[in-house]
Amino acid sequence: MARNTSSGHDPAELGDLERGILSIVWRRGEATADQVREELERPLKDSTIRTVLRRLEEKGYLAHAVDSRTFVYRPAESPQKVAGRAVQRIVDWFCAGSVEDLLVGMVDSKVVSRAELERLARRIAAAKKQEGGKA
Amino acid sequence: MARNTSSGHDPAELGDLERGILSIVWRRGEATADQVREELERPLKDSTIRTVLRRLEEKGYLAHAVDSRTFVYRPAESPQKVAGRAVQRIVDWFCAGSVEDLLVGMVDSKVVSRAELERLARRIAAAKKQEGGKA
DNA sequence: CCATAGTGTTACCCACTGTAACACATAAGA
DNA sequence: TCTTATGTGTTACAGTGGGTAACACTATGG
Repeated sequence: MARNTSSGHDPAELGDLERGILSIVWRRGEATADQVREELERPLKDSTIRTVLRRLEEKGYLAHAVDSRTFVYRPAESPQKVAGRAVQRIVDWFCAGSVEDLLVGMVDSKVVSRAELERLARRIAAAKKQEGGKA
Repeated sequence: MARNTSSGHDPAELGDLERGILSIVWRRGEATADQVREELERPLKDSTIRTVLRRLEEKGYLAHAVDSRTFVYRPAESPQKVAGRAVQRIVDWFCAGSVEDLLVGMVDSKVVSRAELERLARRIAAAKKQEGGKA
Protein backbone atom coordinates (compact mmCIF):
# COMPACT_ATOMS: atom_id res chain seq x y z
CA MET A 1 0.00 0.00 0.00
CA ALA A 2 1.79 3.04 -1.15
CA ARG A 3 1.09 6.66 -1.29
CA ASN A 4 -1.98 8.55 -0.44
CA THR A 5 -5.19 6.80 0.21
CA SER A 6 -6.75 10.21 -0.20
CA SER A 7 -10.15 9.96 -1.75
CA GLY A 8 -9.86 12.22 -4.70
CA HIS A 9 -7.36 13.58 -7.14
CA ASP A 10 -4.75 16.06 -6.16
CA PRO A 11 -1.47 17.26 -7.57
CA ALA A 12 0.77 15.54 -5.13
CA GLU A 13 -0.44 12.32 -6.54
CA LEU A 14 1.15 13.00 -9.87
CA GLY A 15 4.45 11.60 -10.99
CA ASP A 16 7.04 13.57 -12.84
CA LEU A 17 5.96 12.49 -16.27
CA GLU A 18 2.32 13.02 -15.51
CA ARG A 19 3.05 16.47 -14.23
CA GLY A 20 5.11 17.28 -17.27
CA ILE A 21 2.47 16.17 -19.68
CA LEU A 22 -0.24 17.93 -17.75
CA SER A 23 1.80 21.11 -17.94
CA ILE A 24 2.06 20.80 -21.66
CA VAL A 25 -1.66 20.46 -22.09
CA TRP A 26 -2.21 23.36 -19.76
CA ARG A 27 0.26 25.53 -21.61
CA ARG A 28 -1.20 24.73 -25.00
CA GLY A 29 -4.79 24.81 -23.92
CA GLU A 30 -5.37 21.54 -25.73
CA ALA A 31 -3.26 18.83 -27.20
CA THR A 32 -3.30 15.48 -28.92
CA ALA A 33 -0.98 12.70 -27.90
CA ASP A 34 1.26 13.43 -30.84
CA GLN A 35 1.46 17.11 -30.07
CA VAL A 36 2.43 16.27 -26.56
CA ARG A 37 5.15 13.98 -27.77
CA GLU A 38 6.56 16.66 -29.99
CA GLU A 39 6.84 19.01 -27.06
CA LEU A 40 8.52 16.47 -24.85
CA GLU A 41 12.23 16.53 -24.81
CA ARG A 42 12.51 12.84 -24.00
CA PRO A 43 11.78 10.32 -26.75
CA LEU A 44 8.82 8.37 -25.50
CA LYS A 45 6.69 5.88 -27.31
CA ASP A 46 3.27 6.90 -28.39
CA SER A 47 1.60 4.36 -26.16
CA THR A 48 3.39 5.82 -23.20
CA ILE A 49 2.05 9.28 -23.83
CA ARG A 50 -1.43 8.01 -24.41
CA THR A 51 -1.40 5.92 -21.28
CA VAL A 52 -0.38 8.90 -19.23
CA LEU A 53 -3.00 11.10 -20.85
CA ARG A 54 -5.66 8.51 -20.11
CA ARG A 55 -4.53 8.27 -16.51
CA LEU A 56 -4.62 12.02 -16.19
CA GLU A 57 -8.16 11.96 -17.43
CA GLU A 58 -9.08 9.20 -15.00
CA LYS A 59 -7.68 11.31 -12.24
CA GLY A 60 -9.84 14.20 -13.28
CA TYR A 61 -7.23 16.58 -14.56
CA LEU A 62 -8.03 16.29 -18.21
CA ALA A 63 -11.02 15.71 -20.43
CA HIS A 64 -11.00 14.77 -24.05
CA ALA A 65 -13.10 15.35 -27.11
CA VAL A 66 -12.84 13.36 -30.28
CA ASP A 67 -11.92 15.19 -33.44
CA SER A 68 -12.31 12.80 -36.34
CA ARG A 69 -11.33 9.87 -34.16
CA THR A 70 -8.37 11.68 -32.63
CA PHE A 71 -8.43 12.44 -28.95
CA VAL A 72 -7.98 16.07 -28.16
CA TYR A 73 -7.26 16.59 -24.50
CA ARG A 74 -8.15 19.71 -22.65
CA PRO A 75 -7.82 20.72 -19.00
CA ALA A 76 -10.76 19.67 -16.90
CA GLU A 77 -9.93 22.34 -14.36
CA SER A 78 -7.85 25.45 -14.39
CA PRO A 79 -4.32 25.04 -13.11
CA GLN A 80 -5.03 27.76 -10.61
CA LYS A 81 -7.92 25.87 -9.19
CA VAL A 82 -5.90 22.72 -8.91
CA ALA A 83 -3.09 24.64 -7.30
CA GLY A 84 -5.51 26.24 -4.94
CA ARG A 85 -6.72 22.89 -3.73
CA ALA A 86 -3.18 21.67 -3.41
CA VAL A 87 -2.38 24.58 -1.20
CA GLN A 88 -5.49 23.91 0.81
CA ARG A 89 -4.19 20.45 1.53
CA ILE A 90 -0.85 21.81 2.59
CA VAL A 91 -2.49 24.31 4.85
CA ASP A 92 -4.56 21.58 6.45
CA TRP A 93 -1.69 19.20 6.91
CA PHE A 94 1.13 21.47 7.82
CA CYS A 95 -0.36 24.64 9.16
CA ALA A 96 -3.26 23.33 11.17
CA GLY A 97 -5.60 25.03 8.76
CA SER A 98 -4.24 28.50 9.22
CA VAL A 99 -3.58 30.29 5.99
CA GLU A 100 -1.88 33.02 7.93
CA ASP A 101 0.62 30.54 9.30
CA LEU A 102 1.24 29.46 5.78
CA LEU A 103 1.93 32.97 4.65
CA VAL A 104 4.43 33.33 7.45
CA GLY A 105 6.08 30.15 6.26
CA MET A 106 6.17 31.42 2.74
CA VAL A 107 8.07 34.46 3.87
CA ASP A 108 10.38 32.31 5.96
CA SER A 109 11.10 30.04 3.04
CA LYS A 110 11.63 32.99 0.75
CA VAL A 111 8.73 31.90 -1.39
CA VAL A 112 7.53 35.43 -1.33
CA SER A 113 9.33 38.47 -0.16
CA ARG A 114 7.69 40.84 2.17
CA ALA A 115 7.67 43.42 -0.59
CA GLU A 116 5.97 41.04 -2.94
CA LEU A 117 3.35 40.33 -0.35
CA GLU A 118 2.68 43.96 0.07
CA ARG A 119 2.33 44.42 -3.64
CA LEU A 120 -0.06 41.51 -3.66
CA ALA A 121 -2.01 43.02 -0.87
CA ARG A 122 -2.44 46.19 -2.84
CA ARG A 123 -3.58 44.27 -5.84
CA ILE A 124 -6.04 42.34 -3.80
CA ALA A 125 -7.45 45.45 -2.27
CA ALA A 126 -7.73 47.00 -5.69
CA ALA A 127 -9.44 43.96 -7.11
CA LYS A 128 -11.89 43.95 -4.28
CA LYS A 129 -12.69 47.60 -4.73
CA GLN A 130 -13.12 47.10 -8.41
CA GLU A 131 -15.49 44.25 -7.92
CA GLY A 132 -17.43 46.27 -5.44
CA GLY A 133 -17.34 43.57 -2.82
CA LYS A 134 -19.49 41.14 -4.77
CA ALA A 135 -18.39 38.04 -2.88
CA MET B 1 10.29 4.12 -10.89
CA ALA B 2 7.51 5.62 -8.93
CA ARG B 3 6.76 8.99 -7.64
CA ASN B 4 8.97 12.01 -7.56
CA THR B 5 12.54 11.80 -8.54
CA SER B 6 12.86 15.22 -6.97
CA SER B 7 16.23 15.69 -5.44
CA GLY B 8 15.39 16.59 -1.91
CA HIS B 9 12.76 16.09 0.67
CA ASP B 10 9.39 17.67 0.39
CA PRO B 11 6.00 17.07 1.90
CA ALA B 12 4.40 15.58 -1.15
CA GLU B 13 6.77 12.73 -0.72
CA LEU B 14 5.19 11.75 2.53
CA GLY B 15 2.67 9.02 2.88
CA ASP B 16 -0.37 9.24 5.06
CA LEU B 17 1.18 7.56 8.04
CA GLU B 18 4.34 9.55 7.77
CA ARG B 19 2.37 12.74 7.60
CA GLY B 20 0.28 11.75 10.56
CA ILE B 21 3.24 10.91 12.70
CA LEU B 22 5.06 14.02 11.65
CA SER B 23 2.03 16.04 12.68
CA ILE B 24 2.04 14.46 16.08
CA VAL B 25 5.66 15.34 16.68
CA TRP B 26 5.03 18.83 15.45
CA ARG B 27 2.04 19.27 17.67
CA ARG B 28 3.80 17.98 20.74
CA GLY B 29 7.09 19.64 20.05
CA GLU B 30 8.87 16.39 20.74
CA ALA B 31 7.94 12.78 21.11
CA THR B 32 9.23 9.29 21.65
CA ALA B 33 8.02 6.36 19.65
CA ASP B 34 5.80 5.27 22.47
CA GLN B 35 4.27 8.67 22.90
CA VAL B 36 3.52 8.75 19.23
CA ARG B 37 1.86 5.39 19.43
CA GLU B 38 -0.33 6.51 22.24
CA GLU B 39 -1.56 9.43 20.21
CA LEU B 40 -2.28 7.35 17.18
CA GLU B 41 -5.80 6.12 16.83
CA ARG B 42 -4.77 3.05 14.86
CA PRO B 43 -3.08 0.21 16.71
CA LEU B 44 0.33 -0.06 15.19
CA LYS B 45 3.29 -2.09 16.30
CA ASP B 46 6.17 -0.37 17.91
CA SER B 47 8.53 -1.29 15.13
CA THR B 48 6.23 0.35 12.66
CA ILE B 49 6.27 3.64 14.47
CA ARG B 50 10.00 3.55 14.88
CA THR B 51 10.58 2.72 11.27
CA VAL B 52 8.50 5.66 10.20
CA LEU B 53 10.23 7.97 12.63
CA ARG B 54 13.57 6.88 11.32
CA ARG B 55 12.47 7.43 7.76
CA LEU B 56 11.22 10.87 8.67
CA GLU B 57 14.58 11.66 10.09
CA GLU B 58 16.32 10.34 6.99
CA LYS B 59 14.16 12.61 4.94
CA GLY B 60 15.18 15.55 7.03
CA TYR B 61 11.94 16.33 8.78
CA LEU B 62 12.95 15.16 12.21
CA ALA B 63 16.02 15.00 14.35
CA HIS B 64 16.50 12.97 17.46
CA ALA B 65 18.35 13.21 20.70
CA VAL B 66 18.96 10.36 23.06
CA ASP B 67 17.57 10.62 26.54
CA SER B 68 18.90 7.71 28.58
CA ARG B 69 18.92 5.47 25.55
CA THR B 70 15.47 6.53 24.39
CA PHE B 71 15.11 8.43 21.15
CA VAL B 72 13.35 11.71 21.50
CA TYR B 73 12.36 13.09 18.16
CA ARG B 74 12.01 16.76 17.48
CA PRO B 75 11.17 18.71 14.32
CA ALA B 76 14.20 19.53 12.23
CA GLU B 77 12.35 22.37 10.60
CA SER B 78 9.31 24.40 11.43
CA PRO B 79 6.10 23.21 9.82
CA GLN B 80 5.70 26.64 8.34
CA LYS B 81 9.00 26.42 6.61
CA VAL B 82 8.19 23.03 5.22
CA ALA B 83 4.81 24.25 4.11
CA GLY B 84 6.38 27.24 2.51
CA ARG B 85 8.62 25.07 0.41
CA ALA B 86 5.74 22.84 -0.49
CA VAL B 87 3.83 25.83 -1.75
CA GLN B 88 6.86 26.94 -3.68
CA ARG B 89 6.81 23.66 -5.52
CA ILE B 90 3.17 24.00 -6.30
CA VAL B 91 3.69 27.48 -7.57
CA ASP B 92 6.49 26.30 -9.81
CA TRP B 93 4.61 23.36 -11.18
CA PHE B 94 1.12 24.62 -11.51
CA CYS B 95 1.32 28.37 -11.70
CA ALA B 96 4.35 28.87 -13.86
CA GLY B 97 6.09 30.40 -10.90
CA SER B 98 3.59 33.14 -10.33
CA VAL B 99 2.54 33.47 -6.75
CA GLU B 100 -0.12 35.90 -7.83
CA ASP B 101 -1.68 33.29 -10.03
CA LEU B 102 -1.67 31.00 -7.07
CA LEU B 103 -3.47 33.50 -4.93
CA VAL B 104 -6.09 33.83 -7.62
CA GLY B 105 -6.47 30.08 -7.56
CA MET B 106 -6.79 30.10 -3.83
CA VAL B 107 -9.68 32.47 -4.06
CA ASP B 108 -11.22 30.40 -6.83
CA SER B 109 -10.92 27.26 -4.78
CA LYS B 110 -12.33 28.99 -1.74
CA VAL B 111 -9.11 28.36 0.11
CA VAL B 112 -9.22 31.94 1.20
CA SER B 113 -12.02 34.37 0.89
CA ARG B 114 -11.44 37.74 -0.54
CA ALA B 115 -12.15 39.23 2.86
CA GLU B 116 -9.59 37.00 4.48
CA LEU B 117 -7.03 38.03 1.94
CA GLU B 118 -7.70 41.65 2.64
CA ARG B 119 -7.33 41.09 6.32
CA LEU B 120 -4.07 39.31 5.63
CA ALA B 121 -2.92 42.17 3.51
CA ARG B 122 -3.53 44.56 6.34
CA ARG B 123 -1.63 42.39 8.73
CA ILE B 124 1.25 42.13 6.33
CA ALA B 125 1.39 45.84 5.85
CA ALA B 126 1.31 46.33 9.58
CA ALA B 127 4.07 43.81 10.13
CA LYS B 128 6.18 45.47 7.54
CA LYS B 129 5.71 48.88 9.04
CA GLN B 130 6.55 47.52 12.45
CA GLU B 131 9.70 45.91 11.25
CA GLY B 132 10.72 49.07 9.53
CA GLY B 133 11.34 47.37 6.21
CA LYS B 134 14.27 45.32 7.36
CA ALA B 135 14.06 42.74 4.57
C1' DC C 1 22.71 -12.44 36.16
C1' DC C 2 18.16 -11.99 34.14
C1' DA C 3 14.33 -9.55 32.41
C1' DT C 4 12.74 -5.49 30.36
C1' DA C 5 12.86 -1.81 27.25
C1' DG C 6 14.66 0.17 23.57
C1' DT C 7 17.40 0.19 19.09
C1' DG C 8 19.24 -1.66 14.37
C1' DT C 9 18.44 -4.46 10.57
C1' DT C 10 15.89 -6.66 7.27
C1' DA C 11 11.89 -7.89 4.81
C1' DC C 12 7.43 -8.40 2.60
C1' DC C 13 3.43 -6.73 0.11
C1' DC C 14 1.08 -3.69 -2.63
C1' DA C 15 -0.17 0.54 -4.99
C1' DC C 16 1.41 3.72 -8.21
C1' DT C 17 4.12 5.30 -12.06
C1' DG C 18 7.07 4.92 -16.15
C1' DT C 19 7.22 2.51 -20.05
C1' DA C 20 5.63 -0.04 -23.68
C1' DA C 21 3.83 -3.98 -26.81
C1' DC C 22 0.05 -5.73 -29.24
C1' DA C 23 -4.48 -6.17 -31.00
C1' DC C 24 -8.35 -3.85 -33.00
C1' DA C 25 -10.84 -0.34 -35.75
C1' DT C 26 -11.37 2.83 -39.33
C1' DA C 27 -10.41 6.50 -42.70
C1' DA C 28 -7.72 7.28 -46.78
C1' DG C 29 -5.32 6.05 -50.78
C1' DA C 30 -4.16 2.68 -54.56
C1' DT D 1 -12.36 -3.00 -52.75
C1' DC D 2 -8.08 -4.02 -50.55
C1' DT D 3 -4.38 -2.30 -48.15
C1' DT D 4 -2.06 0.86 -45.28
C1' DA D 5 -1.55 4.20 -42.06
C1' DT D 6 -3.10 6.16 -37.96
C1' DG D 7 -5.14 6.19 -33.81
C1' DT D 8 -7.48 3.82 -29.83
C1' DG D 9 -8.22 -0.05 -26.12
C1' DT D 10 -6.20 -3.44 -23.42
C1' DT D 11 -2.76 -5.53 -20.95
C1' DA D 12 1.60 -5.95 -18.80
C1' DC D 13 5.88 -5.60 -16.46
C1' DA D 14 9.42 -3.77 -13.58
C1' DG D 15 11.06 -0.36 -10.15
C1' DT D 16 10.18 2.42 -6.05
C1' DG D 17 8.24 4.09 -2.10
C1' DG D 18 5.42 3.59 1.86
C1' DG D 19 2.81 0.64 5.41
C1' DT D 20 3.69 -2.83 8.35
C1' DA D 21 6.22 -5.71 11.05
C1' DA D 22 9.43 -9.58 12.90
C1' DC D 23 13.71 -10.58 14.90
C1' DA D 24 18.15 -10.03 16.76
C1' DC D 25 20.97 -7.29 19.62
C1' DT D 26 22.22 -4.30 23.65
C1' DA D 27 22.24 -2.16 27.78
C1' DT D 28 19.93 -0.92 32.11
C1' DG D 29 17.71 -1.82 36.39
C1' DG D 30 16.65 -5.03 39.83
